[in-house]
Amino acid sequence: MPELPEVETIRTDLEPLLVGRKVVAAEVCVEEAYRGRYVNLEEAVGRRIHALRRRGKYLLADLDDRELILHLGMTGQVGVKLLEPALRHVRVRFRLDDGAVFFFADQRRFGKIHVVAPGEYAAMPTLAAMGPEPLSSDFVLARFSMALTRVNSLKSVLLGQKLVSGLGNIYVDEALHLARLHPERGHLNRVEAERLYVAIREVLAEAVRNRGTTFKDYRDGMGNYGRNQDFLSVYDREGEPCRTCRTPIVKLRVAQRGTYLCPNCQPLPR
DNA sequence: AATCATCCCTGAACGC
DNA sequence: TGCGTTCAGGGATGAT
Repeated sequence: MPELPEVETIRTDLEPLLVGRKVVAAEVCVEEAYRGRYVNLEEAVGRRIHALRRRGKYLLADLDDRELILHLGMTGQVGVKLLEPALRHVRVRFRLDDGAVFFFADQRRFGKIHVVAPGEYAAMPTLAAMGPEPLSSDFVLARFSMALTRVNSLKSVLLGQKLVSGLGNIYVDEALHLARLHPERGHLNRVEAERLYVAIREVLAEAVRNRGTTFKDYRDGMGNYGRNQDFLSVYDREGEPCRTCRTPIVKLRVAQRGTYLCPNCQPLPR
């Protein structure tokens, strides 16, 4: 499940392979019924890639007077290759002026690619309303802390992308554990909010250093595994001992998501 | 306006 | 062995 660290790893991998290239053809290799996920791709053709950016979990490419928006969904995988990628579910190919192909494979088809006028995000409300980048100076403690005094359920608001961008199910659970906060907590005081603020940055920065978490499907821009799965504290560790206190990790369902926590380190008061 | 459940998808794991 | 069921979850959507 590609979250901020995975998408950032892919971005840094692909940037040198894509920036400066011109798109010479766009091919959508999927049945007509799914074409709604791949919109206006022909508008990329004839345009040059000037930058590869990331916003939350979205990958954005500046193409002359257009913008390419790519979301990996759950199982999306991208890469740039001279030879045909040996993958089962290649949905889209962009052929480049150096003979390489920029491909998008996606087993479960939750991912999407749109080509739009720059900044035209009406078809993607989550991107349009995206909260601050947690590893940038736009992520301001005072604002974060103030918002969390009014919140009912931490997990759902952290997954929502509006208060802070880029967190998904894995890193929400990891950050909450590091901050010693139960996912169903709300109405944080300032000390608790600051713990969470610091924890979010720490967990994401470490995962970027480890090139992302390969739980199952994630691959970086070169097709390789990440390393961060070896360092997770709670995610997918049900029944295993907490690395802090040895209490067995518990799995719950919160905000319709599998949720892992340490009941000792992350108590739910009352 | 904000919150919540439902749906989209495929394949692995599981139960009988 | 094989078949049917359950589960994984980011984001759009419709309902409350």
